[in-house]
Amino acid sequence: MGRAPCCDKTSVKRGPWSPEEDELLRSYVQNHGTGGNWIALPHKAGLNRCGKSCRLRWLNYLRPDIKHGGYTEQEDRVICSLYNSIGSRWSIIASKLPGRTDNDVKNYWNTKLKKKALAMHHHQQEYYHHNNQHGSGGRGRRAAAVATPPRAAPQSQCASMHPSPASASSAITTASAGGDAACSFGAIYSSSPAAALQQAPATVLARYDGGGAATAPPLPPPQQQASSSSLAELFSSPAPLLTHAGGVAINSWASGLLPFDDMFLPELLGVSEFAPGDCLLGGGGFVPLLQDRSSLQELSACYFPNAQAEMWAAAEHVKPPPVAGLCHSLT
DNA sequence: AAATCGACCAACCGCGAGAGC
DNA sequence: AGCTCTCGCGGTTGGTCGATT
Repeated sequence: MGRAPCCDKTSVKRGPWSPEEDELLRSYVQNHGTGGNWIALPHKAGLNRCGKSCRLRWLNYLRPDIKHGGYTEQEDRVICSLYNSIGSRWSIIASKLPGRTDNDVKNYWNTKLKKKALAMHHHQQEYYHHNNQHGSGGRGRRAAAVATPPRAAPQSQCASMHPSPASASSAITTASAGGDAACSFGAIYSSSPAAALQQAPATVLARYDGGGAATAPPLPPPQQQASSSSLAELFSSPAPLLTHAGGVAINSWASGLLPFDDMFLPELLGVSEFAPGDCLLGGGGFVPLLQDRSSLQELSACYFPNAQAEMWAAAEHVKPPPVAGLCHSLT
């Protein structure tokens, strides 16, 4: 059975808003607020519009703090970073850009930034292809890990066009289902998940994608965690691989041979920047070493609730934080 | 000058989540 | 527990406008 319409579409005005309607809506909301009920608002405001339409008009256009157009390079990078990390979750992305709306960001991405990013992606693919052919005797991924990418390209560096896990929150389920898209999340634990969460200075959630092989590479001995070269070895499994730091997907050298644009992650984590040594893979490495476990957990909870839930289940000594508030703290 | 095309963006649509009853 | 209602979200559509042919 279909859903009942929120209003009678035949009796309400649709299409572009007139300046008079804008003024009616603006003055009503400014004087009375939304009253928590958009459905009733148009009637009270004297508008012959659907409540949803009013809400959209207010949020996307009439709100006093709205910015239109004129995206800065920094905003480009934020959008690219987050799209790369969390996919098309426009409301979250927009919440990190003051004055921008999800609709605006979405439109901007679809019409302009995506093309820019695609061009950059293509350029980077060519760069790495060239590097691999001449630099390492065709050892593929490993070689790419050694090759230092043109890090922090000056303008609009969009690391990847593959929003790894818009679907990330269901990634574990996907893993157990198997198939081509099979993947699994795991943590690089020292000995057990609980031990890792309690002891390890860095716990990097990893997602192992693909190739029909849903198994994770073998866990490293504890001492290897501190060694960037060992981790590079760890990641040299045949399957394409994505890594997640704190639940934020990082398209690393292992999959598309692309560097993670880490411009935004420090901000999310509340740290000023990653020190050069804070990279697991070394040599311009791409996986930030997350020292702050609580920040990592926050990100996990927000972007990978299911993955985290499984981690908490495994790490029985660690009490999960309240998930609901975490996203708010991030968004 | 007219027709066509493509870019842009406001608005719509349908769905899921959550609150309230 | 189940139903209804509303909100918020992401995907899509359609109108407008400038550039090109």
